[in-house]
Amino acid sequence: MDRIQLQNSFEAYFNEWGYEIDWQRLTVPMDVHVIRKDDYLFQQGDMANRLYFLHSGLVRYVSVSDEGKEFTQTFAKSPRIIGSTKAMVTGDHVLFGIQALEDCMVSSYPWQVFYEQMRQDIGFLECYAKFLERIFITKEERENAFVKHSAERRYLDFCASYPELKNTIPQQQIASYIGITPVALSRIRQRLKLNHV
Amino acid sequence: MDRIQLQNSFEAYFNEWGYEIDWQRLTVPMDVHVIRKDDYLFQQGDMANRLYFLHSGLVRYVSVSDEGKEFTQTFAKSPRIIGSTKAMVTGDHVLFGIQALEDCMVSSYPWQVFYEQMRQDIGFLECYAKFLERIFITKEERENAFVKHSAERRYLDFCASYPELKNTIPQQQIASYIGITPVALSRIRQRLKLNHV
DNA sequence: TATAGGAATTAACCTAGGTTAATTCCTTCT
DNA sequence: AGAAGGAATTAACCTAGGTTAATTCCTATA
Repeated sequence: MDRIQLQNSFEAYFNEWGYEIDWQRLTVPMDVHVIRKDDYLFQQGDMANRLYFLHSGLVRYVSVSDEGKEFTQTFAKSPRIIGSTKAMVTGDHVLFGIQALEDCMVSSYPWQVFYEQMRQDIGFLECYAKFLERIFITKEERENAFVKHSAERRYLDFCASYPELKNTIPQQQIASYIGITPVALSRIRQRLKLNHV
Repeated sequence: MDRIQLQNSFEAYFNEWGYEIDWQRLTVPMDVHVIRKDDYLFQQGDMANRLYFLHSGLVRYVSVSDEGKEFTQTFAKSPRIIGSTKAMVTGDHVLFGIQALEDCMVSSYPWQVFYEQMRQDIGFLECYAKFLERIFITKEERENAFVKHSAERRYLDFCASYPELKNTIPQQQIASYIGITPVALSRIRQRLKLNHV
C-alpha cells in the first residue's frame, strides 16, 4: 500500500456517507504507521491528539486500572477512524491504549491542523457529525448493556454481535470486553454448556 | 417565558461556541413542554426523535433494567440540549426516560425537519459537531470511571463534580448514578465518616 | 515426536455489594 | 403538636464474580 492508496482508502471512508468533500483543502502530510500484531499504536497516558485511520487490520482499545486490571473498551475493524476523541480534541492524555490484534496499517494527521483546513467544507463537517453520532450511539448502547444486563447476557450479546471474533481472539480479551475475568467467563461458558446443548 | 424568549435562549446556547448561525433558515415551529418536579419528559421505550432543549430546571436520565432496578445515566442542568442522540437520529425507541428533578421548561423540534433545514449552515454544523464531541467525551470519561474506579472513589468524584447536587437530591439518586444501591452508599458514607473527619 | 509456554478450565475460598427487613430520622400535611 | 410516609441507616444474610492456584489443553518450535 503506497501513500496514494492510503489516501484514497481514507477518503473513500468519508464518501460512504454520500457527501461531496473537497479534499484539495487538505495539505497537511499524512503519517503512516505499521503495527505488528500485539504491538500498540499508542499507550494509555500518551499524547494522541491525531486523527488515526485504520486501513487494514483489527485493534482493541484497552484501558488498565490502577490495580493493573485490563479492560477492553472497543474492538475496531478496518476501515474506520480509530483513536480517542477526547485526546484528539482536548489534547489531554489518552485514557486507553490501542493494541493491534492483527498486523495493521494506520495513517494519521495532526487533528488541529486537519480540522482547521477542513472545517470550511460543509460535506466534511456533515460526515464528521455523522461519525460522532455513530460512535456516541455505540457508547449509549454499550452503557445500556452494562447497566441492564448480566455478564452472561453480555457474553451472549457479544457472540451475536461479533461472530467472527468469537473464535479468533483469546477468551481473556472477550472477558475483558464484557467486564469480567477469564475465570468468570469460563464458569459462564460451562454453565451455558450444561443448561442447553 | 414566552416563545420568543425560549427561542432566544435556545439560540444563545449555540452562540456560546462563537459561530455565526443563520437561524432564519429554521421555520419549523417549536413545541413547548412544562414538566413538574418528578414528572417525565418522556419514558423509556417512547419515541423521542426530537431535539429537546432544557431552558430552566434540572433533569436526570433514568434507565430501568428488566428486574426493575433504576440507573441514573446523567444529570443535566439548564441551559442545554437534552434527550437521546440515538433515538433522535435513528428513530429507535429511547433506552431511558428523562425525569424532572425541579420544575422544568423545555422546548423541542422534530429532529429530521430541524436538521434538514439547518444542515446548509456551516456554523450550525460546526456547533452540532462540538456538541457531539462534548457529550461523547463525557461518556468516555464516565466509562473510564466505571471501569477503573471503586464505588467509593466514584462517590467522592461525584461529590467533587456536583457539589451543588450533593445536598439537594436524594441519596438514592446519587447511588443510582454511581451504580450501587442506596444501602451500599450508606455503608460507604459510614466508612468514610469513621476513617477521617 | 518431544517440550515449553501460554490459554482455558476447575476447584476452594474471599469480598464487595445486593437483599431484606427492622429502626430511626425527616418532612409535610392536618 | 401529632400522625403519616418517605429517606436514610443499620444489621444479618446472600450471591456474583474476584483471587489464587493446581490441572489440563494447545500450539508452536526444536
